[in-house]
Amino acid sequence: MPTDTTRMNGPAIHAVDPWARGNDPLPARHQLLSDDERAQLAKIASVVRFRKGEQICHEGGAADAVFNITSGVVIAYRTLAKTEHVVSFLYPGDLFGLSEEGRYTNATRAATPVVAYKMPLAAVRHILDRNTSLDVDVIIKLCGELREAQRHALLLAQKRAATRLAMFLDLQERLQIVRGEPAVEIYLPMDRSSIAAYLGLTLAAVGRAFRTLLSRNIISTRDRHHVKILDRDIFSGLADMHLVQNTKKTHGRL
Amino acid sequence: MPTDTTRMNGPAIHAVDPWARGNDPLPARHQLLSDDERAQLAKIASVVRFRKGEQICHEGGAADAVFNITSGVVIAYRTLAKTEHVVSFLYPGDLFGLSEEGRYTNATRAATPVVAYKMPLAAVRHILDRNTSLDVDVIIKLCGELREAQRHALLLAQKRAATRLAMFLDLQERLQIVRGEPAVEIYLPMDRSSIAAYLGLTLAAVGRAFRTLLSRNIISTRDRHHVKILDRDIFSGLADMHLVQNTKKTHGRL
DNA sequence: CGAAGTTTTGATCAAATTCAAGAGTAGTGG
DNA sequence: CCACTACTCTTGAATTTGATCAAAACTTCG
Repeated sequence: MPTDTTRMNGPAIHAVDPWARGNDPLPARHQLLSDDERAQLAKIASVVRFRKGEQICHEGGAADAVFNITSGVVIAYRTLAKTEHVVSFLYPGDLFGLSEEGRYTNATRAATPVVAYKMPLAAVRHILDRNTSLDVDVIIKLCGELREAQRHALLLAQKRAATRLAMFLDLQERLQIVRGEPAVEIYLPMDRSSIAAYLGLTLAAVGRAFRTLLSRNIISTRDRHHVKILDRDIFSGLADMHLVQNTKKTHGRL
Repeated sequence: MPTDTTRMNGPAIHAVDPWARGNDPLPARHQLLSDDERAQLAKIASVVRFRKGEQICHEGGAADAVFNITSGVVIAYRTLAKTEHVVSFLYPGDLFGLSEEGRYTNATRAATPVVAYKMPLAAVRHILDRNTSLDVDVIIKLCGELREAQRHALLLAQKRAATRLAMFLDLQERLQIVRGEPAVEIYLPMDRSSIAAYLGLTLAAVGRAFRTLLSRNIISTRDRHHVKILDRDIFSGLADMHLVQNTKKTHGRL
């Protein structure tokens, strides 16, 4: 179910304003580009499609284009010692092929069927230089990606597998809400092995972590791609689990 | 030994160009700001000093200023369930207090005595809006930080403690070289507990990892803050250690 | 319906956590 | 300058958790 946030009239970048003050219950995300900017980009962009599982960028390949996702989900990953590490999951409104050094640092692959805009790097740089207010948009987007990368690191710093998984689900739900999609249940487009690669765990460990959360009635699953969170407090609950299990259970209905 | 890269005549941002093509053996880092930009920023900046260990920003506190390090090292961290997680180590030429959402997402603390420029956020935004080419500099800087955060995540995805430590040392050395400092030995300004918090390990595990590398003659230590890498290939060696120990040792002199 | 791929589950093993005690380093003041 | 204290760091022993290897259940798809 790719979202149709954009009416297909050009590239679209979605992000939350990093400066917006105010105690938002939920940070608001908007379309960053003005019609004019979209038009400019549209002129240099071409629409490309990828089948599920199809490779898009090769790690270390010459970075000659930037992509902007219209629909579908993309996996950015790196391969270290024959092991794939998922760097991030990219959704419609996201940019990739960016933040390189002449060559792609991350490889990318379609997690679902993907439609995207492809823009030659040279042309994009040219527009940036001509100094549209576009660079501010890019800054905002980068801030968002940076925050997400740091949150990913925070997740990976957790020692318990169940904690990592809970944080991951929490993160996915949050992103889903921010994207404006219904969030009664969490949609996980990627398969277990990608989740494992994102969590820095083995397939087996992810499986067990799911079973742990399930058996404690913290989550329920409709199928492998749809999870519902039953206990809203698990996240904080799991974060200090090491205390929880030694002392009294705070709110864990076991 | 704070480096005196800058002659103290205003804020300075150091970063590597993410677009610079070419198969650099080592990516070059330069001072991004023009004299004009530095002058503009200097007008709104004030010099601040912090003692070792002193708290600079509070997590969640109102983000009203941006800092630019002149000398010393700053630790950016978050506290989750009473546990500190180090997000990054910041060096002269780095920016912090950035990439927030009205409030600081990371707390910051001086790892060594620190001298920095403090710039009111409002003024910085104003300059950005007045559209100096400064925003491109910010983009470059953000790309760098993003790359580093992703590398951190990659490190944290490693399962073996010794591997994480080796990657950390490699990273520190790389940064040191890029900063233009002599790199015969690696200088680690932070103490073990901060390293542990950065690596997502316990203090004990970090200690053991050090001892492992030492006993295998992969590194040597002059004191707790100075490490020398003896075997240049360990990094790649450790990255696929799980293979190495099952098969033949490739180049490990044990 | 069967076959390939993916995911769960099980048993064993290795590695990191935990808890706790013992070295090593500062840092302070006599 | 040395001794004393506070702190950080290392080391040790028992426990827990995840990795590993392998087999069984489930999906998907031709």
